[in-house]
Amino acid sequence: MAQKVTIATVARQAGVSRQTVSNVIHTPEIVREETRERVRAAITALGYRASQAARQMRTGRSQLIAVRIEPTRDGINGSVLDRFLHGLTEAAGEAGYRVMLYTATDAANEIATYDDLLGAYDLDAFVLTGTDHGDVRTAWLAERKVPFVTFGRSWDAPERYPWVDVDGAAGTAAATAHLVTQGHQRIAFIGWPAGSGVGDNRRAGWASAVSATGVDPAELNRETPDGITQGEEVARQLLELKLPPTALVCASDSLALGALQAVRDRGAAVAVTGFDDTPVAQAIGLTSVSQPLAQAAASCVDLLAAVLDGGGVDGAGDPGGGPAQVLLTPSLVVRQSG
Amino acid sequence: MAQKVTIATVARQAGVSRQTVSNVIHTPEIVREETRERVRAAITALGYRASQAARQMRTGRSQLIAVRIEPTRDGINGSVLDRFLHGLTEAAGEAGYRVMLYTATDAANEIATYDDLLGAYDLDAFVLTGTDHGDVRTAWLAERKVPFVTFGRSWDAPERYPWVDVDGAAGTAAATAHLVTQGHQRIAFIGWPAGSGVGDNRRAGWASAVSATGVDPAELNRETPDGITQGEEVARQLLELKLPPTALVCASDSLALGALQAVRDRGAAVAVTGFDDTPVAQAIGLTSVSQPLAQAAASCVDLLAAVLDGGGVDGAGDPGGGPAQVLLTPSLVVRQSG
DNA sequence: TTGTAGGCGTTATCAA
DNA sequence: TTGATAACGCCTACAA
Repeated sequence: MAQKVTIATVARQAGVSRQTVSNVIHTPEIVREETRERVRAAITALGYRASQAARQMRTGRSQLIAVRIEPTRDGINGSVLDRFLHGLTEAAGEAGYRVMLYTATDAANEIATYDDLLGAYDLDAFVLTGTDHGDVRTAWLAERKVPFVTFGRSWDAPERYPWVDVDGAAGTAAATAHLVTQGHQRIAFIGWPAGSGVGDNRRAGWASAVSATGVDPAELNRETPDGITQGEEVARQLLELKLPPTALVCASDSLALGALQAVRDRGAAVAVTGFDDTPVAQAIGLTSVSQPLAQAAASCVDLLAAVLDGGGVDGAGDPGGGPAQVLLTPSLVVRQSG
Repeated sequence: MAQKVTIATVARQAGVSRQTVSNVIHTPEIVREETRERVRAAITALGYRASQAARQMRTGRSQLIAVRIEPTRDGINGSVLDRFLHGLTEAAGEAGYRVMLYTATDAANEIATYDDLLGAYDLDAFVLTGTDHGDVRTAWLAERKVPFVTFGRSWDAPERYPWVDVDGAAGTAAATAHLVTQGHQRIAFIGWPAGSGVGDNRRAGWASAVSATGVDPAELNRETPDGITQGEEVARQLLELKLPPTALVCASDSLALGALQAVRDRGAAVAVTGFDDTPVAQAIGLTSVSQPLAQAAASCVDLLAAVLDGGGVDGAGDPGGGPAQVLLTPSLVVRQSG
């Protein structure tokens, strides 16, 4: 391994002091052009890179963002986190940050990890995914003024902290509207049990779109836990009605995959739409609502950067006057199934 | 935010010098018990955690491991990386390391990122996934003596560097043997085109298990790129043979999912097995070969830790006398499909 | 067994 | 416009 190149090496090579090198890096405009160029040449020639550890000691900033990686739950939808993570890493990199991973078994454990991460690595911020009602994690972080963003809006206190989310209602509404355009009039919804913010939101989009056609949605509304077999079962029941629906809007690709199975088994010409546009949907030709995950990740980084680089290190500060919440609109990807 | 707790704070609180605190942390046995306890009490009372940045400046070790997160390819199999990442984060945490993510568009770009990561963050090691023949990344890292492990064996130079892999041949052989036990005699294989180490390996397991029954496998061997539709297409062709197979061993769950579709469409009683035991397989009842991903991740960390904590910082050193390569055996998860 | 001194690479402050 | 000095928090000699 070649000897470590420090700012002193560069200074010697360029025939200036260390401070001048530092100035060239941080405030180039105060350095005479000729000197500046000489220093820059030395930097590239030596392949110099500032030591993040040393810099952190001085500035107290680690340029590190932490995000939790969950044990894979439903694998179909699990790919969503995967894609989000990729987008986050990319966006963070462009903003000069790196992403660090952590795991946690429960909320208490996760908070202990925050403490650890903050104490040892001096993390700049956290990105939380999937917050629920009365989340203790956000409370803990907010209390200590640790900057954070959540991917998934805050359902209890909409304006309390910065979040990025995808407008699920707009997604299911778009799917429903598309089906209406196709001539469908009896459009059912297969979603999760009432009570989850995300699930209720997706259901609401369908309900409003159906209501807009003058039909009462209540009759064709169904609830079930997520899963392929669950979707198949519920779809089967719907198809056995005396007046069965001609289209099924589902809250997830898992449910839709099951529903599609039921439809095919029955040989019925019933349209099906899913949610998340997972690779499975792409592969089997399932019409699905696509979340702009890369964009969501980029927005998370933007929000964080605004707080970190702008309005001080207290998560409470207004991020540079811009909105602290971002709601993105998903798009409908139409395929054979609908 | 409470004032930062440093080693000096603890020393003052416990009424000792900073050095004594450091000794309690690193070499407790040389400190008198009474003093040790007093210092420990102070540490917990104050919630002290050593600053990783400061420690790194002294020791030159960052306790950071980097791993690349890829843009989601096939989402079904994409969940494999997801689970591996989770296992890696967990195992690394237990060994006192943290996982940092990075992205890269191509090999050149990835190497530039190594340079960056190494220069700025002083990473301790890299975990590479999916190396191919004549990988330039491993060459670059090895040349600079940067410790690394690959998940996926080195197909050209088996003994050149530490790797962890899963015995794919054993997996397909187990699946095939299971089918033989069930009375199947015409067992086909649907795998990827010859040339990829992983694909050839999985094919070999099936071939040897079939050969063991005295049957020539060549006739029922099929090649296709990965994908659900590809699997369906190939399976359809196989089922149209005058003497069709009664069982299909597939190189991936994607292929198997497609094959299952073909089997069902035809109403044939043909068994199907997949590979990776993805959540999709679990959901639709597909028999599949399960890779011990958490264990693989743990092995990667073990190998790395042996090099890092043991035999010096040059990746070439023998990791504490233990084997530098780990080959894990997958298990067969039997479900309705086979 | 405990304490003191110095330096890791940066950057902020101040002086030249 | 540039340079000297100090300090961030830790660890490793070495001295007491």
